[in-house]
Amino acid sequence: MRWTVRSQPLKNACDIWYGELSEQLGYVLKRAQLKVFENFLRCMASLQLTPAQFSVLLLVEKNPGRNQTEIASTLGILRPNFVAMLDNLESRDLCARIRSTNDRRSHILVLTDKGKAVLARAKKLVATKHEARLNDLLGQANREALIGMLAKIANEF
Amino acid sequence: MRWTVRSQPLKNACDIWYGELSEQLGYVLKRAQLKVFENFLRCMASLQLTPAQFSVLLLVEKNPGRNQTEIASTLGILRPNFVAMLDNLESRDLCARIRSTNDRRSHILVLTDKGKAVLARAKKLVATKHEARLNDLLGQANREALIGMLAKIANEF
DNA sequence: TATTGTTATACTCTATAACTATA
DNA sequence: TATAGTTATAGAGTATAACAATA
Repeated sequence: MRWTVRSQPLKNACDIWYGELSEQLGYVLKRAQLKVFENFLRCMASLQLTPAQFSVLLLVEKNPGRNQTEIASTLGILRPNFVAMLDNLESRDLCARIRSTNDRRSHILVLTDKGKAVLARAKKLVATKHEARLNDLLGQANREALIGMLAKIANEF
Repeated sequence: MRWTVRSQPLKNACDIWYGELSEQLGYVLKRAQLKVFENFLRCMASLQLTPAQFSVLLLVEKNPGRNQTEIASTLGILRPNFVAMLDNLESRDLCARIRSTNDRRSHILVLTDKGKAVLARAKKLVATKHEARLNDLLGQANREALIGMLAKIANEF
């Protein structure tokens, strides 16, 4: 897990011109994403949760009893890559794999009590430190508009 | 270079609930970024340019005569990682390294004639296929608002 | 035969240390 | 000594093939 993230400026120290670059959707999108992940990691430093791990915990809490394939594919994580992620979360006693009785090939996923407690604390940190920062920067209405447009791009582009 | 990009749905086939995830800035930002890069690669398939390579060509065109360190750091690329990128662009005769006469340690970067021609074609493809797609999806005003908010996040978050 | 979780593996990105040639 | 470009290398993230257990 990387706890330092490099983020470079859109405005630089020396006098280099960005030109069309500052209008390129992909460029500003990527830069913004790096900044947001960087801020997320700082906010979550006390809980040692990455954005990906947080998304897994959120989804397992909302959909207890689903198996690895279902959770992984919903998050766009390939099953082979999900194994080490779960090993990590399980070793920290945040979630558990339970052999399904219906289909003994499947591992049902659930949050442990500690996992639920950590997720609750994580949600509070995200709301008060991370998302609040975005509200300060853009205002409530713009924040909602931004999320809406990004979701539309993610779904329909 | 990877020319296939996996992009997963925000809306999935089976009945798994996203819950707070669909409101998480980082999540929708990352998903949108993957979709946009995927679309960019498809639009640029004929020119075989990645988003990163396109940004290098744009910046070198706008700032001819700058050295590797200046271009790389402006784009948030670490100098060691910039070497292979330039090797690639130079081997395709899109840009050239020129030993500076002032400081013989520096490599001045310029676009070749072919590089200028390819970049001109790339800009047209981006404008007509890629950015136009975003206009269709969001409308001109929303598109500009989105870019503005993303730039603000990239600069100030 | 098909699917779940897993292992092994490979490729891209990103990051740091250290070398060389110049300054 | 300090800096520019480079090499080597290591760690994430992401991708595919194939295996064991189970259906």
